[in-house]
Amino acid sequence: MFSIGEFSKITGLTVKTLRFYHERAVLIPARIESGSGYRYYDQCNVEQARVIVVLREFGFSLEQIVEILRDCRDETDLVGFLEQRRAALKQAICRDRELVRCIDRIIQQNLEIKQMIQKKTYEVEEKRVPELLVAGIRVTGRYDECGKVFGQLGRKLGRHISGTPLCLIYDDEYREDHADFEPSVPIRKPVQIDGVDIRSLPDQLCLTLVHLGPYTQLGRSYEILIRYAKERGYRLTLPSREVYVKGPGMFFRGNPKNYLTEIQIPFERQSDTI
Amino acid sequence: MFSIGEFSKITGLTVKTLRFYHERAVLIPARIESGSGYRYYDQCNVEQARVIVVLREFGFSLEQIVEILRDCRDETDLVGFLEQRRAALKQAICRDRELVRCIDRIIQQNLEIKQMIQKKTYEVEEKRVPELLVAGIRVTGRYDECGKVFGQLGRKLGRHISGTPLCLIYDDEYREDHADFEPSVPIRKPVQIDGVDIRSLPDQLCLTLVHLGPYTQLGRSYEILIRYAKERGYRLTLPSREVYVKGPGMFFRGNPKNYLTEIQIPFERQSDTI
DNA sequence: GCTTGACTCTCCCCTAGTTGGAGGCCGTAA
DNA sequence: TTACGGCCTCCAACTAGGGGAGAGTCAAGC
Repeated sequence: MFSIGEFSKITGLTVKTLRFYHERAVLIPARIESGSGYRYYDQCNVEQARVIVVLREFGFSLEQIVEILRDCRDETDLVGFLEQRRAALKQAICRDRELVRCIDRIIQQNLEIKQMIQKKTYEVEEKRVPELLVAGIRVTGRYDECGKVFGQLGRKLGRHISGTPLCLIYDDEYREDHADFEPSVPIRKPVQIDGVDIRSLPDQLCLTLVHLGPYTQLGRSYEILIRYAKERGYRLTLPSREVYVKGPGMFFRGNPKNYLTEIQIPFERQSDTI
Repeated sequence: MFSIGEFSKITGLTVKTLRFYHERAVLIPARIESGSGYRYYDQCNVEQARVIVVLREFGFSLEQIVEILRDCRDETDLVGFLEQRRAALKQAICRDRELVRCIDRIIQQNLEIKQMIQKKTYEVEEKRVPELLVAGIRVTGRYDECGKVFGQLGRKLGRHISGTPLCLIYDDEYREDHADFEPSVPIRKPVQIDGVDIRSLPDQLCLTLVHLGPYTQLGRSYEILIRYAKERGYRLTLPSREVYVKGPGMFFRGNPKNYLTEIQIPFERQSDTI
């Protein structure tokens, strides 16, 4: 016979926990002194406690443990319970993995933003933009409908999204009302979803400029790019792209003054056409 | 402005939850009618609620969410919190996977038991027992010390264990007191742990018999095996093995009448030696 | 036999994130 | 006027215990 303190040391369960288990009829002491109310545990209780500890590690609730202790005399009786628990664990693993992937994507994006800020080259560059598989929805309307369309894309593609959202611009002039553009997101593998165009953007030579500030001031950066092309006699082609490196994100609207947008306009050099 | 009911439909949070979030200063309504105490929410609250829902999905506590909403204006500010969350999720995934593996082992064992019971061939068989990598502790003493030694093996090898425990018997006669035996467990890969012998049991031709009942009656089954060998002139060799297919398990002591033990004794046929 | 200190008892409150219910106020429609 | 829906506050419950108060009990030392 062990007092509750001794039994606590043997089983690794706290005294509080043992009293609680008694109250819930999970682990009932072998003897209860009628005068003092002291609890005394025996060898059989030690084994019960061992079982309870293991079952709790497996994540069973106390209610289920009571049931198991009542109904199971044998490991075979336990199989049903274990299978149920296994399914729940599998599901939890799945969900957690999905969350980790999601967190990774956000962290990765912010790493890219930091790198872009560190480079501090808010200047025109000529560079090859590699091939990119994207899913997009082409729209004719106002640019501020962009947000809604990205919302749709997010809901429809979910976990297929693999990078920073961008927008293809098909107009060769600025239009307020009937702009022709295609909000898009990079994806890993081609998928078939109705209402969404899947397309592989070709590897292209582009003029690029990282625009810092609100979208309403994108015009200035376009002006810089166009002037740069004109000076060198480059011919710009369509569609151009706006890559929303940093904008209103999944969590916060953020400060538009800190938005980062990389403009990419495909071009051909005079020398290419000679 | 939305009433609490409308806002509940918009955000997918229950009215109860919204009141609770107000109390905890997680999500404070834009206006509170001073007379009636009615809560009214605005567009800004809708965005806050969206953030809160996502953060809760990630598994942040309300306390942390308050902190995040207070300190973060921007997704970059969130990275620290997210990394912390990521680590916790990774750990949870690891633990859950370990549990699933453990459950699988138990289920697998019980499947084997069921198959063995279904076959119902509690008769002597001659069969090749395949090679097996085991970890064991050799002991001289009484058989009932077996349990303690298995306990040691369990603690020392833990997750390396890959199958049903067994015991190698080095005596050619029954001994009560100074028996020479080696409780062992199958393992996946060789590991170095002091006090434990790692050994690969060779592929061998054995006489086998599944014994149903308590260990105290194992003698009967040995008798059957030995008589069988004598009748055919087979020469039995050492060590023999007892595989504890079903015995006192991780959870329950079980009923000894239902214990299943497969006895395996290596042998040579006369014809082999001619 | 008495004191002392360690141990144990019950009872109540606390955690997080809700859910449920009771009882009451407010506004509108029939 | 009454009924109903929506809203309010306050209270209790769930898990699996933890913390502490105040009182009773046990065993050892003197």
